[in-house]
Amino acid sequence: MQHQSSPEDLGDGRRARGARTRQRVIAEAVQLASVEGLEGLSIANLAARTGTAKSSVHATFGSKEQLQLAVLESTRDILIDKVIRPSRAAPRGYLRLVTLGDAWLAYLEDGTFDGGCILSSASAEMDGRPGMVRDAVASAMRNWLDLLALNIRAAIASGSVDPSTDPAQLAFELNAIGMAANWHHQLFGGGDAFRLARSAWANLLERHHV
Amino acid sequence: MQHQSSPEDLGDGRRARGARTRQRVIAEAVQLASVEGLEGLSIANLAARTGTAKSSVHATFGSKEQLQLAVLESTRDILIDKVIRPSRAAPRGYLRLVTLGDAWLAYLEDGTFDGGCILSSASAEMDGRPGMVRDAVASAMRNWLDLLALNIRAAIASGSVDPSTDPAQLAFELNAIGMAANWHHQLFGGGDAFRLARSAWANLLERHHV
DNA sequence: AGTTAATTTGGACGAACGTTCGTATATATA
DNA sequence: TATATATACGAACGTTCGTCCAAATTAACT
Repeated sequence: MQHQSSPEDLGDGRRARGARTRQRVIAEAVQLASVEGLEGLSIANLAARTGTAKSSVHATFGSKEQLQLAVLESTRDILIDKVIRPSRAAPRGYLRLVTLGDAWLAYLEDGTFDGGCILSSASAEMDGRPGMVRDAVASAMRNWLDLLALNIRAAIASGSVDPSTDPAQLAFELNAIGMAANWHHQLFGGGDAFRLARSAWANLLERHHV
Repeated sequence: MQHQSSPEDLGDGRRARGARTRQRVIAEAVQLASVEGLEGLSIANLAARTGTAKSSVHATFGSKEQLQLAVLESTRDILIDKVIRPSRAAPRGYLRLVTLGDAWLAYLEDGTFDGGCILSSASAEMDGRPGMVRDAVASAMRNWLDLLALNIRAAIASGSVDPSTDPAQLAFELNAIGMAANWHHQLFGGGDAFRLARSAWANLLERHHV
């Protein structure tokens, strides 16, 4: 038993090949799910777009549910990379809340997803269907709200936000703005959505600023 | 040709029967779509629940798309009956905005729909699929935003809202609160969603009050 | 009663879906 | 070179879907 390397070991050409196609399929699946929804995402359609056999896609993930979970995980990674990570340039607290708004709305606007934020649409799509996918969506959204609330508390602690502010309340309102921006943009198009959302985000933070 | 009565004429027992079953099917379809989504709504499932033949459901509406449109129309009627109509008790302007918030959040909370507001979920579900259903959703949402903006303008005209307020901006923010409440409630459950939303609605209006 | 019209029904169609299976093709190990 | 393993493939399964059609049922009118 010399083979102690992990499954992601690129030294093994077979596993490397598998990981490569898996990434290729997921990348397409993310875009497809963004437009068609997590449930509308079909293994057959996905196979046709990636030029592989339907059974290959299925074998790669095991089941449609696990494919959906993989898409969600990838979405989460993208969100961390495009929103959370750049926000760390600003110090925790008020300034990071400002930066999070900038990064989030920029990410919603920049066409990362053809059909808008997957987490946002998945929330509405899966909220009535019990299962692991729904749990994953709820967990991701809970983390996001917690992150907002954490920075609000930090801002209160550092004296830049009114201490009478309820962190959960403000987090709810900030999140509502972003989700509405995504929804407004997808449904009506144009640039109004993000102009309105940026203004709302700034006004809301300013209202609690001291 | 004595039969000049309209198709909705209840005098004709045949048409009456048709209208009755149509209503019965739509009532079930609305609940089903609320949980499964407008696309997840299936004629087969709907027929099984109403105890009729699959072909009967199809014949009644003509196509799945027209069934979806019928569900949307029914949703719109319910929304008018439960939100718009009671709000007319208050005079147009600031007070009606307050009342609209009360009625809207009460309607989202009271279990009218098993799976939450259909318009809200349909917005997220259909925003990437061109067609009549998407257009109907966009139209209904546009009307709703316009209604909010109209009352904001009236409130400005009557001097109860700061004239520097942008009606479209405030309408966007008010709508975001309600949609977030519905989303939050469906995903996390509990009563937090509506407590947060009512507080947000009141705070937001008060901020523009003069 | 008999004719006409509206509604309901059962049966069948093709298409798409997720899934399973046996097999072929690469790659790594010995 | 031979053996083991990871990956990819094609074909088929059973199910569900929307749709269509001819026949049956129900009601209205002459």
